[in-house]
Amino acid sequence: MGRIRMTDVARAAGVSPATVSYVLSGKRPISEATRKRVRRIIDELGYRPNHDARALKSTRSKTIGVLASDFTEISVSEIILSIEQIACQNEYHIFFVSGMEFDYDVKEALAFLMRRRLDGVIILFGVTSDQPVGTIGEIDIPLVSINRPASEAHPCILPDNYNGGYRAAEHLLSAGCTRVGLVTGPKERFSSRERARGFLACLKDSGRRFPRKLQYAGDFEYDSGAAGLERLLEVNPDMDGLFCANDMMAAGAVTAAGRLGVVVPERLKIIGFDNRDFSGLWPTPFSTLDAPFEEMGRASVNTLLSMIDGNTRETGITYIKATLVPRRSTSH
Amino acid sequence: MGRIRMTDVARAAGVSPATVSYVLSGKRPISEATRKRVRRIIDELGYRPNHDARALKSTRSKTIGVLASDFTEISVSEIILSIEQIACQNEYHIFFVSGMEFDYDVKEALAFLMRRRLDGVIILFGVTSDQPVGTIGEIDIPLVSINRPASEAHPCILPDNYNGGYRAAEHLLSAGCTRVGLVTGPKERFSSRERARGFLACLKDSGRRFPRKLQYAGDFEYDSGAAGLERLLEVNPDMDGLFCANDMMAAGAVTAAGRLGVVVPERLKIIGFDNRDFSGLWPTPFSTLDAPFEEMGRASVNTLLSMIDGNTRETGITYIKATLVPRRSTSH
DNA sequence: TTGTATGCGTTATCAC
DNA sequence: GTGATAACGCATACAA
Repeated sequence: MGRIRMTDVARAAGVSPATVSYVLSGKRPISEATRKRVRRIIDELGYRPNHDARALKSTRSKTIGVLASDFTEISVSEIILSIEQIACQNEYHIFFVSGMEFDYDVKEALAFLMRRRLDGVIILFGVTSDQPVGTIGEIDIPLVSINRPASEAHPCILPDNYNGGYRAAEHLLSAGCTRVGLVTGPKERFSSRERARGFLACLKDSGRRFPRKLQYAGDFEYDSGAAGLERLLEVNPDMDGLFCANDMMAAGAVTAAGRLGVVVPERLKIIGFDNRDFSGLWPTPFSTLDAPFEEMGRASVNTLLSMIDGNTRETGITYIKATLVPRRSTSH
Repeated sequence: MGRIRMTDVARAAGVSPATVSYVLSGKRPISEATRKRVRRIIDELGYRPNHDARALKSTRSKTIGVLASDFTEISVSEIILSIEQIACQNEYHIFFVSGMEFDYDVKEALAFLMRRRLDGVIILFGVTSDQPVGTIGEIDIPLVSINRPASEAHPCILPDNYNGGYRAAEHLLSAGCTRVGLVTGPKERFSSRERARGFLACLKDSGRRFPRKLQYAGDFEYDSGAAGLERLLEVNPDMDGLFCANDMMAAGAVTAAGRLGVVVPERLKIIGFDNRDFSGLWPTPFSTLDAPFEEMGRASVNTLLSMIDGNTRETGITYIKATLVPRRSTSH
């Protein structure tokens, strides 16, 4: 651990520590000769500036903290990836903590993050766990949350599930469906409710009525998709379009349709939500909405950086739209 | 920012900074009275120790760096999760960097990590990208790599693909198959080669010959699984068992079998590798080997910690075995 | 263009 | 039991 310090470099180069510091930061003019010499010594000695000392001195660590609940969720890890990408382009680094580490006590986790001189924090809530936000405590550094509002005072990035649901309906209608059904996710989930709400709104806007018997209450799991399809078809034999509020259920529905001999898409068109990796590979590849993970990550970093650098006081919710991915399950 | 310092607490409590420090660390006896008072003031003022100053002083940051190539890969994020879990239990934290941040220049990334006073580093290579290791440069802190040996001098955790392939064959044979086929992954991939090697070794050990025409060269993608199945069945109409070197190909194979009217598992048993989330949901759920991500994470942290704390000089490769997950595709 | 001196917030080594 | 005080490695105001 006996590391080489700036003093060592200075001595070896026959200059003062300050000079070495300035060579590194470029914050004041240095003669070409000394710069070259110092640089050479730095390489020779393998000197690495000590980050802790720097941070201690400058109060700007150039790193942002990311607190993620469960990043086993594919969505979460994709968002993190995008966060890192953008952060990196702006010469920021990521200090990462999973909520698990703090038993999902957000306040505690943030307190921990505050000890590091982080320039800002992004809280990334999971979508599958409806973990409560809880109080976030007193936070005096820039903070942005994703997937769930952290507090009134902090900006939040959300996927536009409402719009996605709306577009799903639009897509089915424009594909010629006249009697469309809906398999919802769990009522407790915000995303689930929003998707359904958007879907129904579109039907209403296009002047259709939607009988209750065309709706089935699923739970986002595969089996409920299959069960939903069977039940809906039983009650509405002429149903010709179906929106499942996520891809897991859509997969179940497509498979169940096959079992019943209901040909997709000829007799029934099906669309899901999430664009999971298996959706395009399914025996009948099915249409879906691609959740805007990458853009959500980008948006979060951008607003965070503008809070840090621009010193602005951003706030409010930003919705990011999903992308429609049409596949065989809804083709004419 | 981290406004309140130890000095402030000390002044408010009418004691010296040193006392506050010792209250916090418990490294020397403090009278019950002062301890209580100091603690109260700390809470009242909301004091948080400054991590940078601590690290600067003590040379032990209690955090380990994790350098991951592409953690969009589900395997990678699962390993990270497990790493964090174990690290956390030992009161270590994670400083996380993705290789992308450094254009996958491992040396550069490590140099960056070295600037933080990290107590150790885990390099987590992706499985899908066959990114070269490159030189890792001079590393004077404990280092463990996962998925690929970083250098002779550093310990490495690998999944036991050979054993997995072996067990896949065993499983097919014990399920009664007599003419088993193999769809390999790309030759360039170490994991792919190992899986095939283990598979063939088992056949050999059990005294069977394996004609070349029962092997098809896939590429780990869905389509090659389907193509492989069709081709193999064409040449060997009596093939009754098939090992696909990953689940993606197994999915393709299962679907293709359905298309051809070859009933799985009655006429043909199929097994994959990876235990992807869709494997158990596939119209015909298929057997597979569950890659030992969690255990790999645990192993990496454990050996790293024993290097850090025990100051031991671990080395060599540790193979972690996969778990067999039997499903309908191979049932009797 | 370069050097000197001071302090960032802790911990640890002395003293008392 | 407790209090001064010197580092830790660096950045920068102030000198030269």
